[in-house]
Amino acid sequence: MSENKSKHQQVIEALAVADGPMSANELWEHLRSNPSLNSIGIATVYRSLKKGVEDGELVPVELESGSVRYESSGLQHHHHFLCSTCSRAYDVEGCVKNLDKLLPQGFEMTRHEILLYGLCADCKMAG
Amino acid sequence: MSENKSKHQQVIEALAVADGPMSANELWEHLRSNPSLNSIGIATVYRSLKKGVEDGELVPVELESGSVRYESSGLQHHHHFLCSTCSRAYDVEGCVKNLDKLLPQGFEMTRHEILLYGLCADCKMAG
DNA sequence: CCGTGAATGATAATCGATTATCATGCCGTG
DNA sequence: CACGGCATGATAATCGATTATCATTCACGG
Repeated sequence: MSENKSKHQQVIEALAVADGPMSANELWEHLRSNPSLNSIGIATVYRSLKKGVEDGELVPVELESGSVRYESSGLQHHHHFLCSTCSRAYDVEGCVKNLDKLLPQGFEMTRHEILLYGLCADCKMAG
Repeated sequence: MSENKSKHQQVIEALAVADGPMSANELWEHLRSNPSLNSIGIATVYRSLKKGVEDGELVPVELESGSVRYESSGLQHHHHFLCSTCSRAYDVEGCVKNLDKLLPQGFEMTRHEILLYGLCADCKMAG
């Protein structure tokens, strides 16, 4: 029946409403714990992520060593916050000026990323 | 004889004069190609990096997925440039203001990293 | 000169992430 | 209903990075 979403769609949509980029494993655990769907295999998550990138719906984001996260493409310019306790990544809005001033002579910059580290609101409250 | 440096020292010193953080593999290739020392094993590089961090001489830097780079501790505040052609990381001096404004409500920031991407001077010249 | 311990290097082993494989279930069509 | 194709899941295989192992070398003190 068409009202049932494919697992692939569920991966894409989970990222569409996420508050930050997620890794394959994070997505897997998130989707498995969702009661509205039976279960999902890690292989399907990887397949959907790969396809999502090929289709231009998703963008890989590498914030640290060890894993690649993914976010919906077409988000407006933003940066990321990494919680040192729960390891989750959050989108943060906005940007800063004068980044060009950091660029060394002779270098050419095509893009940039700003990473904030610390405690997210949840972990800060959990104390 | 004491005028001969240990391999460990050579690893530490190579990082001390590097223009950016280096991975174990980058260091290995760099040191192997140096005519002033016979050769060095990758195991020694890893050992020296680990010891360097334990001793507080080195700091691990994670800029992207896949590998950890290391830099001398005690460098003044700086950020990094990643060349998309040669994949090398370069230190860039300076910082920017108003990073706090990016921080979401309820979050606590302990540090930050700014990453510039593009072509380094060498790769830009090489066309 | 011999024994001991640290440093080193080659390489096997491990580890986490990702991909490949293969069998199964399901759906629509003829 | 039988068939063909696609989505899925379990899991084996792979891959790169890192660590562990083990034998060798070398400097030094007895």
